[in-house]
Amino acid sequence: MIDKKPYYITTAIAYTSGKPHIGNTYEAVLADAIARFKRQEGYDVFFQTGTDEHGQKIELKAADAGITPKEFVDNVSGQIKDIWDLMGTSYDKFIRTTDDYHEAQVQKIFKKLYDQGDIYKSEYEGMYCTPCESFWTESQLVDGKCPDCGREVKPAKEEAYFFKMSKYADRLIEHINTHPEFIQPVSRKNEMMNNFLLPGLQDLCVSRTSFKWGIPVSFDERHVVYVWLDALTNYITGIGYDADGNSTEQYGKYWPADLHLIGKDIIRFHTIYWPIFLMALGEPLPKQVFGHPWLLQGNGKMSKSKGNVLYADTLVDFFGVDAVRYFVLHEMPFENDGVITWELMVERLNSDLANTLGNLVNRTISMSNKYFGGVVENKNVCEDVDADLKAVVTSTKDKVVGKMNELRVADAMTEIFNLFKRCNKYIDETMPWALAKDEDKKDRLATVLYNLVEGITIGAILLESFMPETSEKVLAQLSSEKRDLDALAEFGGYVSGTKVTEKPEILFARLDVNEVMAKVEEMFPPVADEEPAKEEEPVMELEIKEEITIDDFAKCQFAVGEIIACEAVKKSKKLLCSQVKIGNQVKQIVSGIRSTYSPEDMVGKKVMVLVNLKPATLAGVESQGMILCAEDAEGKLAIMTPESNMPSGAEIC
RNA sequence: GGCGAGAUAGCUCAGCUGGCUAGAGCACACGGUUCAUACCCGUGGUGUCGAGGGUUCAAGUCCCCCUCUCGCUACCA
Repeated sequence: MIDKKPYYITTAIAYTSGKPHIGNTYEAVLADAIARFKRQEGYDVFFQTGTDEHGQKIELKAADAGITPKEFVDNVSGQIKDIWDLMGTSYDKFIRTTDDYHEAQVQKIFKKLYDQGDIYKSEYEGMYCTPCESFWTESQLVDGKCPDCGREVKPAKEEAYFFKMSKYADRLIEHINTHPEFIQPVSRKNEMMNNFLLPGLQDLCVSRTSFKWGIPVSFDERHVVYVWLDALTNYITGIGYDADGNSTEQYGKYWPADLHLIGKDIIRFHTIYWPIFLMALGEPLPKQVFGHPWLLQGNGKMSKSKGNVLYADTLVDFFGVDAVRYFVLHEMPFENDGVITWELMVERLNSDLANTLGNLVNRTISMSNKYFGGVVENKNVCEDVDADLKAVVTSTKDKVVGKMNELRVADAMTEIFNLFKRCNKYIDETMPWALAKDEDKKDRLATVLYNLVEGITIGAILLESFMPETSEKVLAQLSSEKRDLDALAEFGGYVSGTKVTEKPEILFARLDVNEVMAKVEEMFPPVADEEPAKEEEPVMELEIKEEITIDDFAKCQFAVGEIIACEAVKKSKKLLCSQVKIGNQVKQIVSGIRSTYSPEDMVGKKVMVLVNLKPATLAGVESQGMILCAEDAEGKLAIMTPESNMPSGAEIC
């Protein structure tokens, strides 16, 4: 036996803060399709996925639930694994960042990097966002809120360890420039270069003291390792990396990874921080990082508060596993976000799965039974029309391989369905029912049916990576034997004289759009049902600031102001510039509220203004005060207005 | 504001280094067929290829400019 070439593919590890929706599940299915295909191509594939389980957010959620963080993540990690299993993902390893070997290695890695001077101790001072576990500088804040999630941040100062990113930046730039395939799609490469690498990298904070639920720094127990050094290293610890140089044989075989499959939101961490960590460890870099786009829901983004979040298991109940795999793989383009709606799913199911594929299999088997008692024999009575059918069928394999090499999974599937469509056309061209009426054409009829069964067999084998259950069902109904991928460029592998099933099972039943929509309406009533309702009115955490005296407060002068004019600030996306009448003076105030309010909304409003704030220039426009707003967790704003009508200039105290 | 991507049939999108009458899928209409899950096959579009200029024998395809959308990023009192 020749040694098979190794192929190591990973997904991002899923954060165990809650049940994954269909958008998260997509990544696992996509990785699975690629992994299965590589196996079919003859690679020795190792497919790793798993869960990321540390952090303050989980510590807090567990506390809310009244259980330990470990109990919490055990539960959620289990849910995630169940969904991956439900979707038929063929992972070889499901790693958890709470696994002991992982924790041990992360500690060793941290120590090693510290000892060699890449990690140093310093102090972090800035604004901290608890849910995001991120520090921000004042200048990064959005309206004084976390720029990622829009929630409250609190000033914090803590001793922390930092990683010297800048030290490796030049090497990374060189690597990215000389390996154009490293970041996919390429448009992401430019974003990374222009926004981060070329302007200069900042050192990355790699430890925290503000919470406990993490991997302790071995030589400084007050610190836990910060998320990225913990999470990213799963790709090597999972296959047996050892920081002391005693890595396993498995590690030697599979590292560097061939493909890290990740969401486009974490490209930065995988194409900048991760390669630099690896450089520091003296390990080779992964060959490719693919930041796939998102799967969105048609009518607005999925959100728990809207109660319209699609979960894989819900969809599987409606359509079945393979249909759901088909939807997510087929509707996801390569570079732009894909859209998924119930109507679209029903359409795909009916049109592609039921009509084109299911019906083709069904009619072919049905004819074999009707005309030959189910026995499929190649009588070799060929006609000209056969040539094109055979050409299409035998060329599909290479087309699929080509698309898969470019990670164009949706296009690869389209090629397979083109094969099935060609088979349907062949039936019309040859008209078996007409041949059946003529006893002299018996052998021709047999040949036609043989060609069909052979064509479908090849298509079904190619389908295995994408829709494994369906592939197996079709082959079983046709009594076909599996073949190697290479054999699929040859026509005629089906064993002549084989008997197909007598009673073909319907592969995909057609669904009525209206009925489906009616059920969906029931499941997602306009107003959210019990669980989302509970989450709809969350209480926000308020960070208690230092106590002040009444004198401190008296320094701030608040008053009622009336917006008499308002316009958008041209040079900015978020700013509005308002003319605010306060008593007999008019102040120009710039506010970052365009996300919620349009200029027209603002005019005429009575608002609460901080009057005696030192003027500042924002996006080139002077602002002479501050309009006060409340903000929720999703960044929605509400302007503070007097409860009953008050004159402009009325002091608020 | 910086960088980048995009704007093509009712919908979702292909159209590489410029070249004959601009394509696919879905939807729709009509015709054919009946083996089959009312399915399959065929036929059908007057599409200002976002607007306007330019280069060229020739531009959806290159250049300039404008409008709009999106992504990353910065500012955001």
